[in-house]
Amino acid sequence: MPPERGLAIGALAERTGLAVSAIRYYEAQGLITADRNAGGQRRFARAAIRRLSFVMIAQQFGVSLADIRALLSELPGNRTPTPADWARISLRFRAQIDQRIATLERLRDDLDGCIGCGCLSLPKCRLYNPDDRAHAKGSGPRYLMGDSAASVLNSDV
Amino acid sequence: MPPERGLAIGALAERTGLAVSAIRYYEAQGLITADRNAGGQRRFARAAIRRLSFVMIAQQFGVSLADIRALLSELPGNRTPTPADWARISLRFRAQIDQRIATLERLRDDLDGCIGCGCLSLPKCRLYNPDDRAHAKGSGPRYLMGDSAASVLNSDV
DNA sequence: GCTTGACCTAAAGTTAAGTTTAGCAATTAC
DNA sequence: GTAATTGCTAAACTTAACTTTAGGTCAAGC
Repeated sequence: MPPERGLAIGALAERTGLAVSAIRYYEAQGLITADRNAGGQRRFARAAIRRLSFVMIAQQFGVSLADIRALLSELPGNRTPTPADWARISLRFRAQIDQRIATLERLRDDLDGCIGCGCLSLPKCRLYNPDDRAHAKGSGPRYLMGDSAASVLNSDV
Repeated sequence: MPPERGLAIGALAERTGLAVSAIRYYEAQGLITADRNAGGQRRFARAAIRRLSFVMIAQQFGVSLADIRALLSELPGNRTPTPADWARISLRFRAQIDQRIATLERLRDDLDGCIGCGCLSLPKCRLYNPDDRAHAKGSGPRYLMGDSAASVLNSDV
C-alpha cells in the first residue's frame, strides 16, 4: 500500500518547528488548509511546509497574520504552487521590506538631526510628526495596537 | 498669584495628542511620573511632554513599552533632563535602529537569493534559519509573542 | 452656590497571536 | 488486544497596550 497521503499535524510541526497548537490556529485563520482522513484527523499537503515557513519568515519582520494572509492569498487555491508563484509573492514581500527599510532610514536621519538639540518637543519636532499621524482629530483614538509594526510596513511614506 | 505649577492631565493630553487614559497608563507603567495637587489631581512637569514624545516616537519603531522604559531609565530621576541627557539616550536608540536596519537588509538579501528558486523549504533554506531560532529544542515554545518586533530590535545578529 | 466639566480609581473589556486545559476519539506499538 | 501516543474540539487563559465603564470627587464659571 502507498503511505497515507499527506502529513499528520505532528509531522508538520516537527518539520516546521511550530507548535501543533500554532498550526491549528493558522488553519483556523485561513493561512493553510487541511484535508481530513477517515478518522477526522488533519492531513496536510507538502505545500503547507512552504506556506508555514513563509509565515514564519514574514513574522520575523513583524508582519501581522492578517497581512500575511493577504500575501498568501496570491497563491493559487489548491494547485501546488510553482516557483513562479513564489517568485511573484516574494517580490511583493520584498517591496514591502524595502519600504520599511526606507522608513527606518528616514526616521534615523531625522533622529540624527535632533540629537544634541534636545528638541523633542511637540509639535515642532519633525521626528514627532512624520505622518501627522497622532493629531488627525483632537486626541482621537489611535485604534489599539494596529499602529506600530504593521503601519510602519504599510504606510506609503 | 502664579498659575498652579505643572500641567493637568488634560493639558498634557492636548499637547501630546495622547488620550488621557493612555497617559494614566504610562504613569502606571513608570514611563513618566506625576505630582499631585491638594485635591489629588495629577500635575505633570514640562519634561513629561518630551518623555511622552519620545515614547511615541519609539513606538513607531515597534519598540515595546518595556524597552522604552529601559531607555528612559537612563534619564536622571527627577532633575530636568538636559540636552546632553537626551543626546546620550538618543544615541543608544540610534544604535538600535541601525541594528534593526541591518537585520532587515540581511534578510532582504537572503530573500533575493531565494526568489525564483522556490526554495522556501525547511530546514535547508537560509532565510528560515537566520538565527537557529525556532528549533533550539525540538518544537520548544517560542514563548508567546515576545519574538517578533522586539527581538528583531534586540537580537545582536 | 450650584452646575458643568475635568479628574480620580478600580475593574472589566479589546485585539493579536497563540497556549493550556479538559474530556474524548483515532492510531500505533508491543 | 490493549496500552500509550497522537489527534480532535471547545473554551479558557496569556501578554501588551490601551480603552471603556461605573461611580464618585474636584474645580471653574456664572
